[in-house]
Amino acid sequence: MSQTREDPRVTRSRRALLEAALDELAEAGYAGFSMESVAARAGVGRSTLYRHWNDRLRLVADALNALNVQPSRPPADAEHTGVPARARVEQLLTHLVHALVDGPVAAVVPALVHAAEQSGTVAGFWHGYSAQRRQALVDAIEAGVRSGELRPVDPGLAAISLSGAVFYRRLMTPEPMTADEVPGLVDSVLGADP
Amino acid sequence: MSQTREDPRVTRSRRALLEAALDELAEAGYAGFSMESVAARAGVGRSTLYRHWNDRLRLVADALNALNVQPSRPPADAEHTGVPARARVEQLLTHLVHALVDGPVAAVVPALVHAAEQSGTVAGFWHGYSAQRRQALVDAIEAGVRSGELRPVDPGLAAISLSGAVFYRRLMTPEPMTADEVPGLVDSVLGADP
Amino acid sequence: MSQTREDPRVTRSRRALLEAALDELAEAGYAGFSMESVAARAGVGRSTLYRHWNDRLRLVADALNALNVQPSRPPADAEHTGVPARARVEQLLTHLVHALVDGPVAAVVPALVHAAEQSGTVAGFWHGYSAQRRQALVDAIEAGVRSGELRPVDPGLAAISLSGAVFYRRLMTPEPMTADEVPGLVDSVLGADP
Amino acid sequence: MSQTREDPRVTRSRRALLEAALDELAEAGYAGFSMESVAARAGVGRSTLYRHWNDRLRLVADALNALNVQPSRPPADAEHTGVPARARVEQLLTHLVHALVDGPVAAVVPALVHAAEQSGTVAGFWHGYSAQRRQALVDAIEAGVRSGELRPVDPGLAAISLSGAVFYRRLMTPEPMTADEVPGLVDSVLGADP
DNA sequence: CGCTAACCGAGACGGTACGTCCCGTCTTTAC
DNA sequence: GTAAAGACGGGACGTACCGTCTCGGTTAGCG
Repeated sequence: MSQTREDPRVTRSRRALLEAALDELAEAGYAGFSMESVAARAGVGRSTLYRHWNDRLRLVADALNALNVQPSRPPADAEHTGVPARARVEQLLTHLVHALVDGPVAAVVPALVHAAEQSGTVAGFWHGYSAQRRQALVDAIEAGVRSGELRPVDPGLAAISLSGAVFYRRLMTPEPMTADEVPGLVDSVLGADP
Repeated sequence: MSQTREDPRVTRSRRALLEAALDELAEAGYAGFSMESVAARAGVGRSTLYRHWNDRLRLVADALNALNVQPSRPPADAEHTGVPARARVEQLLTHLVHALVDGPVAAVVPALVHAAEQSGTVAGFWHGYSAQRRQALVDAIEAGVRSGELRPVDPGLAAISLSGAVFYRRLMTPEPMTADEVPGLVDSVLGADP
Repeated sequence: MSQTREDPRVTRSRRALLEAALDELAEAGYAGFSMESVAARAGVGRSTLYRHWNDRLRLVADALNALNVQPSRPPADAEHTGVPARARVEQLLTHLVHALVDGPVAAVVPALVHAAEQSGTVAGFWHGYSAQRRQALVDAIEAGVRSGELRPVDPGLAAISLSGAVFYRRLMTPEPMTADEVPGLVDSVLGADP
Repeated sequence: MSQTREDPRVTRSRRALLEAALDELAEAGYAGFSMESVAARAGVGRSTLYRHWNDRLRLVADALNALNVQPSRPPADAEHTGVPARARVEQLLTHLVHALVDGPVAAVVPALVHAAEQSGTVAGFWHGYSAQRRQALVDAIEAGVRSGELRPVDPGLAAISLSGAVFYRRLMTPEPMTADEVPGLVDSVLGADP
């Protein structure tokens, strides 16, 4: 079971570079993303950067995957505790609203949409990331429909409409959605609060 | 009142360059978009390109505005003719589905989403373009609600949910929506066909 | 007869770069010769340098050819004027001695010997340069032999022995030959002054 | 006075590296000589190489000195045995001709000429190497002159003229001298065979 | 219907970033 | 405990575009 431990210098450089890459991505976008300045940001030699990632795309992809570790971990058995489905849906959408405005991915979303079109790896990350969030929503809606709390909609379609609305506001309009608009949205798609 | 007519050479170059720019944008994306190859594509000297547009953003913006002329021109008084609201909604969404897959903008959408974040001009175009399509949808839904054909939803929210769903599938999942999925989507958001 | 004139900027850059290249070659040698610092020396952008010469070897070769214009132009009809063959030989060798110590090529000779081994173009220049100087010597010796002033040696072999001795001292010993050693050398190979 | 014997592993690495260095020098020249590939050639870690030689010049110098062991071994008392001076001279020059074409130094000569200009250590080796060969020639000529077999030339100048001719052909012309040209050369400088 | 002003292509210019290779130093791990 | 592996910062390589510029040559349209 003696797995070869990683050289601590490598660990250090890797971390610094991934963080720098995310910062750069957020500030400069995908076009405009410069290896040169990632290295500078990380306080690391340019050659060190290239030693770990041969090109832009691979670095971006890895940086994003690093991001993927924490977000939206399933709150486990939240559903069959007494939390009502509707509240859960609103909570998830509110979380999404913030993720697209405040969160670490926020600034990077437009770049991601673009990058995903160019790189399979980025696409993999991005579609996975979205699918994960969507699944939580689908589960909540499904539970609500099953329990009779919500009207009988297709959970998949409903989840896409709801998420889609939030993304639409972020990417296709000047003003993203705010948290207080969420209840109205949910009403509109899942039926009004009784 | 004799306005100086434009030199035909200028007109010619302009046209060729705008078309070339769109082609390039579609093939290479926004990152990867190269002034050099736009000029080459148009069979025009690089200096001619720079004479008309000082930098890439301005060129891209103009190219897109050129695109904006034709699409989704309002079919005038379609609504108060007998066309049922629901059919109209489906028609508009189907059109959007195609625009995001086949149309001239299709290949450029992810690039646009990104570019809009960087350039006010591109953002202006993109938000306007989206607003225009959305408005048609809002109008149709509003008419349907007013005539009692559709259940009483907020037309703005419904339009965003529907459009959002189509965009979501295009940008955040591996498979874009297809035309035959549209009716189901409309059912889900506006209530099933009676 | 209307030859297209060269852009004056090109002429200017070219000149500056060739000069800088020779300086650099003299100071840093062939290994150690850096495109980067040639450009800097010439006060010219790195890209301008690469626009004219795609790589080191081509630049070096051209710089040397530029050098080739002036040296050892035949003093025309020197020989059949009364100048004695022996004096002429001494004069040519003295000139060579200086060329290998003071002249513009001096500092570059060892680099050249090496570079000629790597690049056909450089070899072409270098062998040509040497042949030219040698030929003058051959002519002088031949004249001397024909006129009976010198003992009947093979002019080609004698020329190589004489030139070779000078080069040998420059490249294979710590001390190059000096002008005052020339007469002794000539005595040794062509026979003593009567 | 018990001198610490050298670690056999060290001895092994040293040998391998010196050989590899010579190979590399021959193949890649002095410019183009890469520590990286010397280590690879020797099947040894790069750090091992740098433990023994801090930089390329020192390595090159040592490699050459290693070479210096075998050549031009003094034929001891050859001279006062009956071997005629002229034959001895031809033999030494023929040996030189081969050394500059076939021998282990052959490929390295132009690199050496250049390197000697840059590094005192290399210069030391190179001048020494040349001096050694030259001395043998001087001795032979001296003996011939003393015995009356050769006409009374300055042995030093004659040796330089003869060696110089051979080097000249190797470094300054496209075709090096061949063994069968040696007698003619000797005739030319030392006087024809009686 | 000839002249002049504009527009044209070609491409040089100084820059910046790319991704590659090697340098010489250094830390870490493994034998 | 020392040798091999290889990470590190640095710097040059040659390439590709950027946006600015200078250059002659062509072409319009006015006078």
